[in-house]
Amino acid sequence: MAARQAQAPDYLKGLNPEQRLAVETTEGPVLVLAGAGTGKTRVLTTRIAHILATGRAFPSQILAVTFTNKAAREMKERVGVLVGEAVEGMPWLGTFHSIGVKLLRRHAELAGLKSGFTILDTDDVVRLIKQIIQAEGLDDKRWAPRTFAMMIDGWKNKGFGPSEIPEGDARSFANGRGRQLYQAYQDRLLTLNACDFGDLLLHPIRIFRQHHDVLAEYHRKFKYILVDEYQDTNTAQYMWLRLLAQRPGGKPISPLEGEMPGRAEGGASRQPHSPPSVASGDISPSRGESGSAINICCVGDDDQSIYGWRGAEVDNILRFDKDFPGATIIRLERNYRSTAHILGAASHLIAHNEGRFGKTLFTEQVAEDDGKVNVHAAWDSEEEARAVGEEIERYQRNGHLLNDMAILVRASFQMREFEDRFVTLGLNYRVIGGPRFYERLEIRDALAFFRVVAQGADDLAFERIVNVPKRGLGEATIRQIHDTARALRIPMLAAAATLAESDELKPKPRAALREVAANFERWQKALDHTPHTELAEMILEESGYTEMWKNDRSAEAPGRLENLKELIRSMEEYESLRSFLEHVALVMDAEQNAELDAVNIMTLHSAKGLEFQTVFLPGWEEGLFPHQRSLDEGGRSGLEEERRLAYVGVTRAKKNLHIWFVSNRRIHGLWQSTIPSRFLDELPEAHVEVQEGGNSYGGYGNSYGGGSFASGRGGRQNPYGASRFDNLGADKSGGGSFSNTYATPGWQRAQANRTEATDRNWGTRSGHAVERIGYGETDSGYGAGRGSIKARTIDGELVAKSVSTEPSPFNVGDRVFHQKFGNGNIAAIDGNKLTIDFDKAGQKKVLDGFVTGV
DNA sequence: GTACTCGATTTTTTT
DNA sequence: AATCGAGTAC
Repeated sequence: MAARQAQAPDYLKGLNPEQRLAVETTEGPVLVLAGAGTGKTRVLTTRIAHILATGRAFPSQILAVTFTNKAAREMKERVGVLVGEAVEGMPWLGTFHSIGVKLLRRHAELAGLKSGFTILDTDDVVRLIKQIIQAEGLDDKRWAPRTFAMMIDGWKNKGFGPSEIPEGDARSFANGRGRQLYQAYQDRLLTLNACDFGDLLLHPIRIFRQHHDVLAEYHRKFKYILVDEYQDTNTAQYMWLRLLAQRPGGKPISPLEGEMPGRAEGGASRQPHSPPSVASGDISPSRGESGSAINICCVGDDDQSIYGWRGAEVDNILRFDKDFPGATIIRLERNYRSTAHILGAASHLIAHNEGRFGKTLFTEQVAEDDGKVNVHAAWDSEEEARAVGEEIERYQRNGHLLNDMAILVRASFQMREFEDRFVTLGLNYRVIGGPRFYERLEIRDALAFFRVVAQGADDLAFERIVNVPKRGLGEATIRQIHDTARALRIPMLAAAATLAESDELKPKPRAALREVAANFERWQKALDHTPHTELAEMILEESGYTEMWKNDRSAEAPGRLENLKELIRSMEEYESLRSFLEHVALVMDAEQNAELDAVNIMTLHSAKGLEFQTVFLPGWEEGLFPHQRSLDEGGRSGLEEERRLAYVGVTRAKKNLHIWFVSNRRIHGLWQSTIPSRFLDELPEAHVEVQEGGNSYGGYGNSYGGGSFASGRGGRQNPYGASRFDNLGADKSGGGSFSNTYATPGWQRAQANRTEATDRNWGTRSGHAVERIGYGETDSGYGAGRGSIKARTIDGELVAKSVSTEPSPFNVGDRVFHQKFGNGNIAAIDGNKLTIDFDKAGQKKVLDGFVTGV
C-alpha cells in the first residue's frame, strides 16, 4: 500500500485531497457527500479504476448502481477510458432496475415467473388495473385506475407487498378493498408472466430473503458496491442494498425495523462542518475484522434530492453512518463548475432549507469579469420564449455554441412555447427526455406485436393489436376470447386459437381470428431461426400494419412509417428480439445525436448531473415553481424539495445564468396571472442583477398595449428591497422572518386590477402598501404532522388560486377589459371562468380576476 | 362494429 | 389546448 502511494498512478493525478481520499478509501463503508460540481462522477469512476488497477477485484465483482441510464452509460464510458480497453464492460454496472432485471431473469422461477417475463410500463399497468377494477365490479370512474396504479407504485417503493400494506392505506381505496385489488393485480401479473417496475426490485428482495443460498452467492460475488445519487434511493432500493451489503459475519439487519428518528433531531446540525472536512476514520482498511467488512461506497448530495415524489427517502443518506457504523464520511466542497456569483446564489437559496447535512461550496475561480445571476421579467410566456430566444442568439453571435446552452423547465408543457419559437427562428434545439420515441402510437403497436411473439402470455399486448389493423374483431369477440382464456386458464392468444377452431363464432370474426392465430404461430416458430430485424419487418408486413399506414392519408402517416423504419434500424444494435424488448422497457428514450449544434431543452429533473456554460431557467412563478401540487401534497417538505430543484437548476450553470418569470401564463387554456416565485426573493442581492429588459427587446413586448419594462418608478433602481434576508439567522426564532414582498394579497390584487400597461413592472410593488405574510412560521400554521392537514393554507394567500367558488362579479353581456386581449363582451360565465368575445382577439376563456369592467 | 362529435378532465417531475 | 372517453349516428 505504501509503495503504491509513493508513485501515484496516472489516474490519481489531478484529484484534490478529498477526492483522492474518497478514491483510495476502498475498504469499509464510505459516504461521499458531493456537492454540485465537485467531481462526483470523477470520484466514482476513478474509484472503480483504482479497485481494478490495484487488483482488488475483477470487473464482475463490482456492483455499481445508478439511477438513470444516462448516468450508467457515462460511467461505463469513463471507466473504460481510465482503465483502457483491457476491461470489457462491467456486467454489474447499471441502474437499479436493469440490475434487478438481470437478477430476476436468473432466478425468475423463485418468484413464480418464467425467465422470458415481460416488463410492463406505466401505460400497460394502468390498463391492467382498469381491467381488474372492472372485473371486481367496481366503477372505474369512481376509483380511477391511475390513482390506484400510483398507490401500488408507492407501496412498492416502500417495499410493501399486498399483505404488508398499512391497514389505513388498504382502506382508503375502493371501500376498503385496496389490499384485495393489489393482490389481484399481483396474481394477474404472474399469470401474464409480467413485472412492473417496482417488481424488478421487490422480487429480488423477496428472493434474497427467502433463499439464503442465493443471497450468499451474491455476497461472495460482489466485493465492492458503489451507489450513485444515494439521496434518491427509496426504501425498497435501500432494502435491496442492505441485503447485498450485509455480510454473514455482521449482525443481522432488518431494514425498516427500529425506524430512524426523523431527521429533525438527526439530520440538521449533526456534524458541524468545517471545510475542507477531514474524514473521521483514517485509511486503515477494516476488512480484517471478522469477514464482515462492507465495502460499500455511496455518493450523493442531500441538497439534490429531488425525487421524494417517487418515494426517495433523504433520510437514507442522512443516517448513513448509523446504518453503517464506522463509516468514513468525506465531503467534497470544492466546486469546479460555477462562478462565484452562481455559487453564491445557489448556496444562499438552499440555505433556506432545514434538515440538511450542511455543506459550503467554494470555488477558486476568479470572479472579476463574471456576470451576476440575471433575473428577467416578461409579460407572458410567449414573450418569455421570444426574449430567451434573443438572448440565445446574442450568445451565439458572441461565439457560444448552442450545445453549451440549456433551457431547464419545471414542467414539460413549458417546453412547447420554446420549441415553437425556435422553429420560427430556425434555431436548432433538442429536447431531452421529452415525448418519448417508444411512447408513440405506432411504436407501441409494433412493440405489442413483438411482445406477443416473444412472450405468448402477454395478454395486454395481444389485446392491443388483435384488431389492428381493423379486422372486424370488436368488443363482443374480444370479451369472448377473454372469457375462454379465463375459463381454460390459458393466455388470450391460445384462447383465440382455440376459439377459431370451435364453432362458437360467426364466420367473419372466426376467419379473422384464425388468421391472427396462424400469423402468430408462424412468427413464433420463426423466432429462433430468423434474424430479429428480419422477423420484425416480416411481422409488420404480414400483419398488414405498414400497409395500414401506407393507405392512411392523414398528415402523420408518413412520419409514422418513418418511425417504424427507425424502430427496425435501432433493433440492429441488439442481439435478439428479447434483449431489444428489454432495452425498450427499461430505457424509454432513444439516443440523440450530439453532432448537431443545438440548444438543449429539458426538465430540471432530467438536468441533474449535467452542466452547461449558459443556463436559462424560465417560469419562476408561484404555482409553477414551486409547483402548486408539491405545496398541496408535500407541505413544507414539498416546498423544500422544490427549492432543491431550484438549487439543482442554478448549479447546472458554469458561467451564465438567466432566470425568468412572467406575469401571465396560460394553464389548461386559461390565462392566469401569476406572481414571481418566492425563490427569486431568496436569491442574494449581492449576486443578482435584475434586467429591466424592455429596451433590448424593443419591437417586441409592446404589442399588448404599449410600454416596455422600464421601471419608471421613482425610488429604487433595484427592485430588491435592501437586504431582506440579511437577518435570516438572527430572526429565525422570532418567527415570520421571511417576508415575501411579491407574495401578498395586496400585490396580487393590485396586479390583477392594473390597467396601465406600464405598471406591469414588478418593481411597482415597492410603491404599494404591502401586507406581509411570514411563511417562515408555517410549521405552526399547519402543524408539523402529515397527511390530513390541508396544506393549502400553508402560505396563506401566497398562491394564486385557479378555482374559486365565489360567484363572479360579472354578468353575461358585460363590457370588460383584458390586458392582453383588449375590450370585449362576456359571452358566458362558469364559476370564475369567463368566456369573452373580444373585439380583436376573438373568443377566449379567462379567469374573472383577470378582467376589469369598463 | 365503426366513425365521428361532444364534453369532461388535466401528470410536474421518472425508472 | 389537447386528449380521452362516452354517446350517437351510420
